[in-house]
Amino acid sequence: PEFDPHKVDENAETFEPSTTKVPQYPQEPKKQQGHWSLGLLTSMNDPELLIEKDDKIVIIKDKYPKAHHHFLILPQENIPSLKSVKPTQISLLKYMESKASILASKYPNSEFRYGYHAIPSMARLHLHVISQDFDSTCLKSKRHWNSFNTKYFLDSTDVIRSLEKYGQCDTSEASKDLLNEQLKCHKCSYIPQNMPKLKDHLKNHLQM
DNA sequence: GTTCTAGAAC
DNA sequence: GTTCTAGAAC
Repeated sequence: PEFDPHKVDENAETFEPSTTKVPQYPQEPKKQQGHWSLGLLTSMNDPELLIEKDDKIVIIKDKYPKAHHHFLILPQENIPSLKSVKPTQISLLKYMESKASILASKYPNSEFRYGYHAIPSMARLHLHVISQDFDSTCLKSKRHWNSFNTKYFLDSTDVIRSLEKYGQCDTSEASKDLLNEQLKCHKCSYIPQNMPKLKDHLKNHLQM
């Protein structure tokens, strides 16, 4: 067995009472990290998460995947969010969408959606590419579910259409209230009482 | 975004 | 008593 510096040697004689706490050894140095909302900028440079990159975009695995396949496509250019997208950047969004389509095609047995959260938590525009099984231990809360299964989730194609037609992205219907909507299965009429019941139910829709 | 947990819900 | 969720995190 490996040597564990935190484990008390029960065979060793000690003058300390048995209730003495295990001494705290110096913690390993934590990687320097800013505010949590800047986490994607760190993830973009994490080789563990990297799928693909070129001069325009980076594709990474979501650190907490909410389905079997869950990727993020981010522009190299610092576009903070959908609100700040300029008409001149529509071609970049189209490129991101084309990359999403190619990526999804690598998993022919999975259905995918690609889109943006109306009110993202993390800095830097990011396109979610996510398979529709939603079979993941990282999917835990109503907020998680509703962020991908209400109008909070804006399909890339709709975002681009809006940008081309109105010169900006229509997020008027989006609000944080969407995250508190009643749970509903995305594939049938089942209304689960809570998240554990929804997660159990989702297994019925998995292709066996 | 996640983690943690108090107290609501069962 | 156990399960589940909502809200703080300095």
